[in-house]
Amino acid sequence: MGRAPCCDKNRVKKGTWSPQEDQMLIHFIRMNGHENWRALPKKAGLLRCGKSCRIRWVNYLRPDVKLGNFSFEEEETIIKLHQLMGNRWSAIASRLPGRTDNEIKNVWNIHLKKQVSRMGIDPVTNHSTSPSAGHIEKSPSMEKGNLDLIQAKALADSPATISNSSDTLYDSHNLSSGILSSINSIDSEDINGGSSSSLGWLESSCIDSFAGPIGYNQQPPDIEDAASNIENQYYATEISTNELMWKHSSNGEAHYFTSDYLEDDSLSCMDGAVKDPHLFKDIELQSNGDDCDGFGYWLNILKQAGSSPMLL
DNA sequence: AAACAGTCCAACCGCCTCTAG
DNA sequence: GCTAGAGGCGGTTGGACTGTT
Repeated sequence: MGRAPCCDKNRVKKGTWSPQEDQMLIHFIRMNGHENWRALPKKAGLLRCGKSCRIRWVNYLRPDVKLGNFSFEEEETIIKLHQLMGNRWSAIASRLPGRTDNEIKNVWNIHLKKQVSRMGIDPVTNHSTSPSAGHIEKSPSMEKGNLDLIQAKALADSPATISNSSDTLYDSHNLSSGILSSINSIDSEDINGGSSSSLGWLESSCIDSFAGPIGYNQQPPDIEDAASNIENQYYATEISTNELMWKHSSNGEAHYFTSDYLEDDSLSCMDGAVKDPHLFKDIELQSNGDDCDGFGYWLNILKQAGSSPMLL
């Protein structure tokens, strides 16, 4: 026996919502909220499935939803975030205030996918489809913002042989250009010797990193984890543009930070302080030592990119 | 004007995750 | 630990709209 259907499909109305239905839904939610979507249609006098009510409200009727054409900046953001996140529309939508996952998905499928294809990038894999991959040539017609994507693509195109983290949220090809752009040099002593300035540099770089995607193209060397010898430090174990893992060097306590937190521009997380618990959650980390490799990866990758460190 | 093709987008469907019991 | 119900997510589709022949 399968799951009971969410509603009697023979007795619910389908298709486009009428203005009257919209008004009924808006009025009911204003008066009563929407704690239980499944029960809502009956209470509101709507011959609709609860799911349908929810979609209608979330995508079009709620007051903070932003309707109308997307700005250039919004489209640029979607392209960049899609490069990082793939088809995680709700995650992308959370970075675009007022925009819904459905709307972003439509814009991507109708406009942006083609735009990205024209740039020689496979919109599905985010890999370059042009034979000149790895060479960045700015064409006269290149739109603002597209260069970043192509640069990122060129770097990310080489096969990554890095070991996979079991639960890394984003493709590990991707790394923030914000990190890269903030780091022009880091000497090998810092990497191998594990000075605290390296940690500070990496930490602060990550905090400033919500700028866009970039990749790496070389297997990381076997670098002894610099952070492991430092007491009471947090060190990065996985980095993507807007999601970081930090692990405490002595007690192994792991934390996960989202871009929301990073955009806060605060360095207070360096000592493990959490300003806003809503923007942070613990995750499980494998304590098999792989994390240390992760730290080495990023140091090496960032050094390869030839950016300048931002030392604390 | 009619037929057809292509585009756009709101809404649906089925699956997944989370949570309470 | 298991199960069922609920919300949430992403893929897909139906139909309205627009452009072309």
